[in-house]
Amino acid sequence: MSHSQDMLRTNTAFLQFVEQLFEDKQAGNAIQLKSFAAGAYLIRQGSIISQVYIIREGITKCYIAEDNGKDYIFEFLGTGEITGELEAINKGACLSNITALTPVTVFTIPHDRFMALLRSYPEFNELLLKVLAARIYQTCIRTSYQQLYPVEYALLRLLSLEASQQTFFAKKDMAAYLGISVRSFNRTLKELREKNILDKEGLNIDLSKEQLEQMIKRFEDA
Amino acid sequence: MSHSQDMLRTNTAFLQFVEQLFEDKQAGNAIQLKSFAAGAYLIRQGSIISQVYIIREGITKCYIAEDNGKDYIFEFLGTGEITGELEAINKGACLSNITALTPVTVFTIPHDRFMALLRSYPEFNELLLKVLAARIYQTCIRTSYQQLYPVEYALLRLLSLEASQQTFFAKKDMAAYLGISVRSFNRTLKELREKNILDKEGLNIDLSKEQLEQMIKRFEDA
DNA sequence: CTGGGAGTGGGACAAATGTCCCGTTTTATT
DNA sequence: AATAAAACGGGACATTTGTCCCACTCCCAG
Repeated sequence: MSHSQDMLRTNTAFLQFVEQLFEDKQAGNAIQLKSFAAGAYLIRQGSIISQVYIIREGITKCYIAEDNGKDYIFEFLGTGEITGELEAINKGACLSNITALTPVTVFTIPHDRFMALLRSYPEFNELLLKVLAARIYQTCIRTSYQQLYPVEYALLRLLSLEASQQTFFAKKDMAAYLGISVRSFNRTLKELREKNILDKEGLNIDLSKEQLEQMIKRFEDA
Repeated sequence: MSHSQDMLRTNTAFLQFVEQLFEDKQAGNAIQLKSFAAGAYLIRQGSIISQVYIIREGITKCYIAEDNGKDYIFEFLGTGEITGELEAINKGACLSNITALTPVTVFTIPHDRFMALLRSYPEFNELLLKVLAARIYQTCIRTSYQQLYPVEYALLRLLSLEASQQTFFAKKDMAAYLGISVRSFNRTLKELREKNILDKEGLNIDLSKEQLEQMIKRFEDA
């Protein structure tokens, strides 16, 4: 099991399993499909929900909105990712907002049914354990990195992730993912351009110079 | 299930369950006790381990050491908390260092046995799910808070947590928990003293003025 | 008792980041 | 095509945080 860093998380194994359940007349009878337009809320922070959602199609962002008007994006969830599971397990109000960045289709499973499925399908239970473990793992790594390195590093890393996944987000969202202002994001980006990045060797970024150059260019052309 | 913010995490339900397993001749035969002196490593970041640890007694800190020499502390784990479980679930190298802040005693369970226990005891499995969910929950809240508010707020919150738990950590550790330098920690503390804190109403800190004053005093006396 | 090492407290300055603001560009809607 | 709304880019300045450094205390091993 690799722990590759992903900005956009996906999980094909999980999706497959849920697809199968959905097809199954018995097990799938409480599972439903639901669609959201780009920009719509799947979940509102602080609300009470009674289903979990598994993304079948599309991309969502998962973020906390603080009282001071700022947002912090934890992750971008794509195909096969589950959300609302914390609330199913711990019975609390929703931790974060989930909104659709693209048109999104999800499977919904009621909480009690979800918990029952975990009990009856050890394989499903194990998939969930892995999802949770992976999230903790990633969150820890990211948080540490963002707290202890200058923004410049986090930004480079972010660009490389974005490039390697060929997905592109709005600056506002990238800034919120880094926990900084858009202004800082722009400024740092500009500095990277000027410094010509290439000499930045010491970074443990798993992306070729070419790809990185391409990423920076994305912000350069007039 | 409450989501109270804890700096020092504990879990009596989990501990009880493991204690019972330990007593049980059958189930407990692979569970062992192990002790560590204050300052010792239970787990080294990047190493490979083959057991999970459940803390029976004592306090540990769980942190990532970055290449640039800085540490980021995720959590302080106390009685009943498990660690090494991510590695059991995902089979990877250790995410973080775990060191003993006080003398520590743990139960150790080999990975394969641990995974088997999860399968044979649904109750145990559920306890673990709750632990993981709670960690994600807490981590998200904390990260967001620390990224989006000035250090002053995070520090106040931290002091209140510390006071409410009656546990006291070294400044170095508190700074590492906040992801800032000791210098910044001191400076902010000083500013709080000067500002007399009390007028700081807008904070959602669940601690009385008296307690907070007491906390600040702790750093004041000469 | 004593010298070294760790922890503490803070001054001075440098670097990073945020806030406010405004002009431009892009995108969506009518 | 015309216009409004949102996103972009960056200047100027304020604030926050880090780095470097030094002096002081405390504690313990020799």
